Amino acid sequence: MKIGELAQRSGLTPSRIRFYERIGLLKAVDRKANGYRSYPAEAVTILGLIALAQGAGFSLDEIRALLPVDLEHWEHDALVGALTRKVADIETLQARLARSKAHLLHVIDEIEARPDDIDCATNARRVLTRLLGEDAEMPVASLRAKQF
Amino acid sequence: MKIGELAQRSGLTPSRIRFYERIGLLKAVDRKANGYRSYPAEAVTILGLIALAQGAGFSLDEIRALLPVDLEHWEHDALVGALTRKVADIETLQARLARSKAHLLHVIDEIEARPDDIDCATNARRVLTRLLGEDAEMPVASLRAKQF
DNA sequence: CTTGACCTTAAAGTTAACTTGAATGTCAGG
DNA sequence: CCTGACATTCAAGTTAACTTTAAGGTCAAG
Repeated sequence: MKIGELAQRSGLTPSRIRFYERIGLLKAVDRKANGYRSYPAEAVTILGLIALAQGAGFSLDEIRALLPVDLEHWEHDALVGALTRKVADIETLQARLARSKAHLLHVIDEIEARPDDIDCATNARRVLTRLLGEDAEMPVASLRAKQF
Repeated sequence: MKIGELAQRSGLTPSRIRFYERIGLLKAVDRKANGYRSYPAEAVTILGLIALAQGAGFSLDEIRALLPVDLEHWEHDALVGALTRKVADIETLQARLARSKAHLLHVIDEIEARPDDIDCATNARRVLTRLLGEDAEMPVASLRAKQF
């Protein structure tokens, strides 16, 4: 199978597949006489797995560390450990999202529940004071660094 | 107030504050005779707000579009609209995280619930087949693009 | 024998949100 | 007067995961 067909079948682009090879996520593959890459059917499975893992929040580095040389010989414990840690990561993010959401709803409330007897500017000051008095949240950047 | 003190009081770095000014998120501030930036007390509030909004998932572009020239004159409807949309974004992400988590737990289950009478390699094939038969999820990249 | 679809490489571009580095200026204290 | 802590600018580096571009081979079909 040439790279174009593999791309079709896996749903990735050829450039992405070459990129994965370049960074060592995919091992270098056989070449035909003309230099074209020639993939075994298994490659579709591997690319599918990579996409799946990415969808679950694994970085390419994490995936590289877990993907076995041979699809039938996984490092069982490392894999289960990584999966479990990823679940914990998701739970952390879920908690944070719930807080962010509650916070936003609260702000919307404060803005809209402006007493009729005060003007916008005063209300703005009131909302601002409450907001900045409240706890400042962890910046989102630290989360992006952790993969979501 | 010079930039160092503002940095102290807001918890941001001086380079970050200059960066915000460079990209037009902060309007250019007064300079002293020596060229040093001189901030009003209000600047602490503005930086606090920016950090807060970032923590809630707003990009700098979104924040720039919402931050008013004058802290007391917000574009009420645009603001509430943006906050509401952000809540919706969070809900989308929450749903996706819930699915990812369920998926991961399911995979862990499949791996560990290997019948005693089949070997690892066979189990690996079984798990793989099930996995790749299932729906492929949206890649995480498209989420990062949307701010989380 | 030429067109067009496909393949190859290496290098550079993309995005967001900053940081880091280099070169230089300012100012208060000892 | 010198030192050290601050300030300034501009350019370039960082990270992740790719894509895009440029310049060029390969190959089947008409």
